[in-house]
Amino acid sequence: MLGVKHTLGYSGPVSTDPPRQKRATIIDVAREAGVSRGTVSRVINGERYVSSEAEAAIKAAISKVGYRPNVAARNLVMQRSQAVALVVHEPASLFAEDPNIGAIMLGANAALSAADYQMVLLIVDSERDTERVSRYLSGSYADGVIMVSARTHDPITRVIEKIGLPATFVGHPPDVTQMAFVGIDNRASARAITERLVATGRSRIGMIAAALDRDSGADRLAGFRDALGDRFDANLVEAVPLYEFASGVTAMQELLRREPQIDGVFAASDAVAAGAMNALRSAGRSIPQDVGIVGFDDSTWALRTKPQLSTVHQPAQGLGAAAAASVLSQLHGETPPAGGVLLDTPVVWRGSA
Amino acid sequence: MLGVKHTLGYSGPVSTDPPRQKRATIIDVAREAGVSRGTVSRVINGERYVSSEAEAAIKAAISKVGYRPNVAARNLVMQRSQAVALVVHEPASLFAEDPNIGAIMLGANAALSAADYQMVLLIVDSERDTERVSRYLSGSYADGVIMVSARTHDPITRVIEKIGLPATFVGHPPDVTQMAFVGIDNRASARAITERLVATGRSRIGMIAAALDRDSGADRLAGFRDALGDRFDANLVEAVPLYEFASGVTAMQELLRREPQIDGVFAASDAVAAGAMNALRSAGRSIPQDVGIVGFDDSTWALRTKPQLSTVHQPAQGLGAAAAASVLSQLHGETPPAGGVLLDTPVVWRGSA
DNA sequence: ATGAAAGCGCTAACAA
DNA sequence: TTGTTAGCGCTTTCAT
Repeated sequence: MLGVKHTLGYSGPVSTDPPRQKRATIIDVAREAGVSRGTVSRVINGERYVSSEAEAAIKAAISKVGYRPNVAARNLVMQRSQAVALVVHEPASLFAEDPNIGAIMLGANAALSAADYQMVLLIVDSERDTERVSRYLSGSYADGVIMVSARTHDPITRVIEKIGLPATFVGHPPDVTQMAFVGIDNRASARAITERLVATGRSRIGMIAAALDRDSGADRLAGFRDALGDRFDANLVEAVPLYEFASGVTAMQELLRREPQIDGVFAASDAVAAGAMNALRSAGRSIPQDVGIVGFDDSTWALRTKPQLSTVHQPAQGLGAAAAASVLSQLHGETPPAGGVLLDTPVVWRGSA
Repeated sequence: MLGVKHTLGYSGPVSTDPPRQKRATIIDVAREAGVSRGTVSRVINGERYVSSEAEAAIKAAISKVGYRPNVAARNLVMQRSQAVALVVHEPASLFAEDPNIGAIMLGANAALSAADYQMVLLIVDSERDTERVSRYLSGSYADGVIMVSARTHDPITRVIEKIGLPATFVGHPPDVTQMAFVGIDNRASARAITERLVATGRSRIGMIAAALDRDSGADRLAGFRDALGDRFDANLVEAVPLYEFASGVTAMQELLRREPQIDGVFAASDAVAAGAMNALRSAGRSIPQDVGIVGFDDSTWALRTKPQLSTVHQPAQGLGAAAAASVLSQLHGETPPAGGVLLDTPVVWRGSA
C-alpha cells in the first residue's frame, strides 16, 4: 500500500511514528462532512452552487482528515497536468558555466508560477536521458514544453512534433520552422556592436567566433561581417567550438600571433571575451588603450572583468518569460506568431572599448 | 465501504466522436492484437507468462496504433511516479552565480537517470512558489525529494515531514536532524587548508568569513580557528553575508586597512577569494609572494584567477549523486545512515599560496 | 498463458 | 443545491 515501507525506512532507529496510514481521499472527506463526493469535489474546485453550511463542513473535514488532492487521479480524468517542462540540452560543463541558462529558467519559472503552472526541468545529458525525457514528454506528464538549445535533428524535437505537444523553442534550430520560438536577432545585434567598435577608430578588428554550428554563433559572425563590409578580413577571425572562457584565451593568442597589430576584438560571448582579455593582458596589451574588446550576453562575466566589458545585453530572463507566455497561450488554444518573437538587445557600453 | 458497485467496461469510441483523434490506449492495442488488456499490460511491463506469438502481435499492434503509455493512469494505480524532485531554494541571483548548484543537479540527474528515475527540478523563488511546490510534493508527483540549501524553518521541510515523503538534504539546516543528509565536513576541511597555509610560513593570517548564518559558513570559521589555535586573532577576521565576488573585494580592502602586514588569507569561498585577489592586486600586493591566499569550493573560479587558486575541493557533483543514491535507497525501504553521509574534500594546491 | 473484472481517486454529466 | 454514477487508462488478482 501507499508508501508504508517508505515511512518505516526513514523514521530512524528509534521509531516513535506510527506507520503511515493510507492517505485520506475525497471519500473520507465526504463521509466526515456527511455529504457526497460530488459536493466535496465542487468545493475543492471552487464551483458555485454549494451551500455555505456544506462548504464549511467540508473545509473542516478536509483539515481534520488531512486531505491532499491526488494529482495523478485528477490528471487522469482532466487529461492535463498543470505542468510545463523545460528541456535543457547542453553538455554538462556548459550548463554550469553559462549564466544564460539559469536566467532563462528563472524567467520561465516566474511566468509559469504566476499562471499557477509548475515548471519541470529536464536535463538531457546522455543517450539514456534522451530516451527517458522522450517518454516523459509523451506520458502526459506535461501540458507543454519549452526547449532550450535544441540541436539540429534532435530526437526530442521529433517526439514533440509527433505527439503534437504545445512547444516553444528558445532560439531555433534550422530544421525547426513550424514551431513557435522566442529569441534575439543575433545578426543585427552583432552588427550593431561591431559598428560601435568601428566608430571608436579601430582599424584592425578581429573576431573570436564560437559555436558556428548553432544559429546564434553563425549569425553573430554574419553580423560582424555585415558591419565590416569591405574591411572584413577572414584572417582576423578565429573560430572555437564553445562559448567558454578557456577558448577565449587560446583563440586570442592565435589572433595575436597572426596579427600583432590587432586593435579591436569582438568576442562571440562575454565568457570568451573574458578569456581573451586574460590573454591580451598576458601579452602586455592594455585594454582599452591598445586593444578595444566587446562581448555578447551581458552576463555576470561582463562585470567581473577589468575594465568592465562593453557588450550586447541578452535578455535571458525575458526570453524565459516570453517562452513561458508562448506555451501558455498555446495551451489556451491560441496560435503563436509565425515569425517567432524577437526581444530587444540593447548595446551596453562600458570600459573595455 | 460505500457498497456502490458499478459496472466498468469499455464502451468503445462513441459514434458522435468528432474527427479529433484520441490517443491510443491499451484497449486499442488489445483489440488490434486480438488479446485482452491484461495481456497487453503484461507485455508492456515485461512480465513472464506471455506466449511469443501474443508478444509479437502486441508489439506490432503497439507501433501500428502509435500507443504511448499514459503515466497519469499508471501512477494512479501504482501509487508512484518514478520521479524524484530536486528542490532548490535560493535567491535568484545566487542561483545563476553559484557553480555548485549546477554540479549538484548534474550529479543527481546522472544517478537518477541510471536508476531510470526522472529528476524534476523545482525552483522556489517566491511565496507563491513555496505553496505550489508544497502542493506538488504532496500530490504524488514525486516519489522522493532532494532538498538543496533548505533554510531553517522551511515550510517545505514541514510538508515533507508531514506527508512522510522520502527525502535527503544536501547540507542540513540545524532544525532538521531526523532526516537523511549528505554533505562535507566544512570544519575539518577549513582546518586542513588553513594548516597547509600556515605551513608555508605565513605569520599574519586572516580570514574572510561568509554566510555565518549557515552551518557551512560558521563551520569554516571554526575550522580556521582550530588550525590557528593561540595565534588566532579576531581582528584579522572579516565577515560578509554572502559567498560572492563583490564581498571579497570590500572585505579584503578592510583587512588590508586593519593589518597592512597581512601575508595570508583564507577566503570562505573561491568567489570571495577571487574578489580578494582583485583587491590585493589593486593594492599592489603580489600573489603569492606578498600574500598567500586560499579559497574553498574548487569551482570554476579557482581556475580563472591568476595564479590559480589553492582551495578545498568540494565534490558538488558527488553530493548530487550521493543525495540521489540516498533517496533511491529509501525508496527501496532502506534506512539511511543516522549521521548522514560526508564526502571527502581533498585540498587542491595550486599557485596562489 | 490468458481473459475478466475490480478498482486507483477524481471530475462531470445527469437526476433529483 | 446535492447525490449518483460513469468513466479517465492502467495494473493486478482470480479464475480458467
